[in-house]
Amino acid sequence: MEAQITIGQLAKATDTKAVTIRYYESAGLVSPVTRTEGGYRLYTDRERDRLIFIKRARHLGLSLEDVKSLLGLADDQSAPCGQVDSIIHEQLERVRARLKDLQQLERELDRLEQCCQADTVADCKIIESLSQ
Amino acid sequence: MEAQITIGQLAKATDTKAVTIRYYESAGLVSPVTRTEGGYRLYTDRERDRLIFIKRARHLGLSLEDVKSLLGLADDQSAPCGQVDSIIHEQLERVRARLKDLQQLERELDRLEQCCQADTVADCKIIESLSQ
DNA sequence: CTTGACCCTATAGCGGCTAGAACCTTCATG
DNA sequence: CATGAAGGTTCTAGCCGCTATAGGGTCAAG
Repeated sequence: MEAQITIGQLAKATDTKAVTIRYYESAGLVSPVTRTEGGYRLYTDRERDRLIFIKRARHLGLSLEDVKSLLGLADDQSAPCGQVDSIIHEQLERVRARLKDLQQLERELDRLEQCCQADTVADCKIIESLSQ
Repeated sequence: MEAQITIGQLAKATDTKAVTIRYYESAGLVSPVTRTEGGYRLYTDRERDRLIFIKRARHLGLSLEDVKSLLGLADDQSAPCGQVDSIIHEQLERVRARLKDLQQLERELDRLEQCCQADTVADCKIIESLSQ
């Protein structure tokens, strides 16, 4: 006989907000196994594990859509894992692209920050640089 | 006598979409100097410059709210430029924080990608790592 | 005068939540 | 058994910075 917990308990156990869990449900990621007569959602360890999985995957910056795919794949032990690889690989590429952008941005902001020694906007190199 | 242009011409001149320009107007960033009898927005060089300013500032990753502040400051030549500095500085800090996060993320994704040599999900280290 | 390119407003959607209103359920206590 | 607090329910709207769509009106050239 498996223990059943409410959404609040699941929230606490996984360090997720109850509203977020409901949101994930609406996105098709986790559903309660059943409900009380009064309509309270009830979950088991399986859902807790699923939520932890989601948290880890989200921590990697994956979209809910990707997380959903991963969950689907994880459920099917005999599935080929090429799709898993490609989800991770594409995310890595996105992260690298974003890193490049941000590094460029850092240089620009740093340069801008250095160049302003003025007191008023009239002489401000930053404003000047933006206005050109 | 200054030349007046329509939103489409302004859009082309600044490589911005007309819808976006209207959106900026709703956010209080740029307004047409006047309108035709039929209601068409009309702009001048001043608005074109303003839009270019916005584009540059947005390129630095600044929020529309920050851009709005910068525009306000740029309009007042006698204003002290400390506020300008701090907007840029805070953005730089945000970018650096994000960079740190993303670098960490890159390492994690890279490690994950390396570690999967399996054929099926059953042996997939990625799924395993997420499920733990 | 007609055509076709352009413009107008208003509304809804994206992602991933978060906040609030208005109400209902559960459970420990008196 | 009644009560009240804590926690649950659904629904709707908001955040950001656009983008897309519908259903119209305007403008300038031929």
